[in-house]
Amino acid sequence: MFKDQNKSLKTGTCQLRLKASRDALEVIQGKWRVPIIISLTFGKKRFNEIKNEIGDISPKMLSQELKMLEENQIIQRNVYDSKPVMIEYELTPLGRSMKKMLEELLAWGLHFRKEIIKKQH
Amino acid sequence: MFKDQNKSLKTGTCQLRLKASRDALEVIQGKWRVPIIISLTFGKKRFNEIKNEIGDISPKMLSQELKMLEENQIIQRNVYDSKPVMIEYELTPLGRSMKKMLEELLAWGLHFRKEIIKKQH
DNA sequence: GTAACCAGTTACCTGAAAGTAATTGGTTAC
DNA sequence: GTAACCAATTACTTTCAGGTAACTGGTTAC
Repeated sequence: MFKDQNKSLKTGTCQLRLKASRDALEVIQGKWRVPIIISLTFGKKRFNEIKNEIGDISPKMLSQELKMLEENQIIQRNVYDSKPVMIEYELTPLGRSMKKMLEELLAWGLHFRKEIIKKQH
Repeated sequence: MFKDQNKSLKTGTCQLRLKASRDALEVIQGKWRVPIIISLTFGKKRFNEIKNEIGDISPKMLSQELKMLEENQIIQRNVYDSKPVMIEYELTPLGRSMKKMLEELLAWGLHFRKEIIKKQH
């Protein structure tokens, strides 16, 4: 990446890059998507389990974001025909494939915080 | 990362993770931040150079986002006292430290697109 | 002297994201 | 039979990101 120093953002390869980064951003952006995904990396979870873990998310937002993540095939909604009916959410292989990206995001976030705080003294 | 399967999001380490990922997201989210940063990974650029490379960004948005990135010490604004006065933007070391994260973002974005398209056939 | 380039700023507007609060329909424990 | 849990949904409101368009003050080329 970033090897073609002399090519502008308008070249084909670079447009592809921008598109790819926008695709990724679209999935992880917003206030709740990453927390939900991180929550599910710790295993299958039920609606209220996710809700309680994240803490300050409303059922409306959780429902909305779970739907979006399901549509994008990041998570899977499993309905078990027990009584009472139980619903579990889990990451799909595509969802699990986000691990490395999220690790880097997290690592840079930590680095960023450290640097910003350092420079404020 | 993600090794403490039995710990909830409310544990200290996990709260730290959520915080870090939110810090990182805050810097890269929005429509223009990543394009601007990617543009500057190709070298120092002037206001209108960035604008023309990205293409569809308005001067208002570019100005706003450059300011935000400067405040967060991702980029540096250099004023050269030539005539006419020249202004150049460049990545700081902190900005350059985003490279790996952006690479992963991009890589996953490509993977995502491939998977989604594959499953639609 | 006027047209164009540079690096922006200002005011106004719109649509999407997110929050709040109440409600739903089913189940189970007491 | 009523209180509580589960998995949401609905209606309403607020907030904010982003877009549009016009303008600014300085410089330079012709």
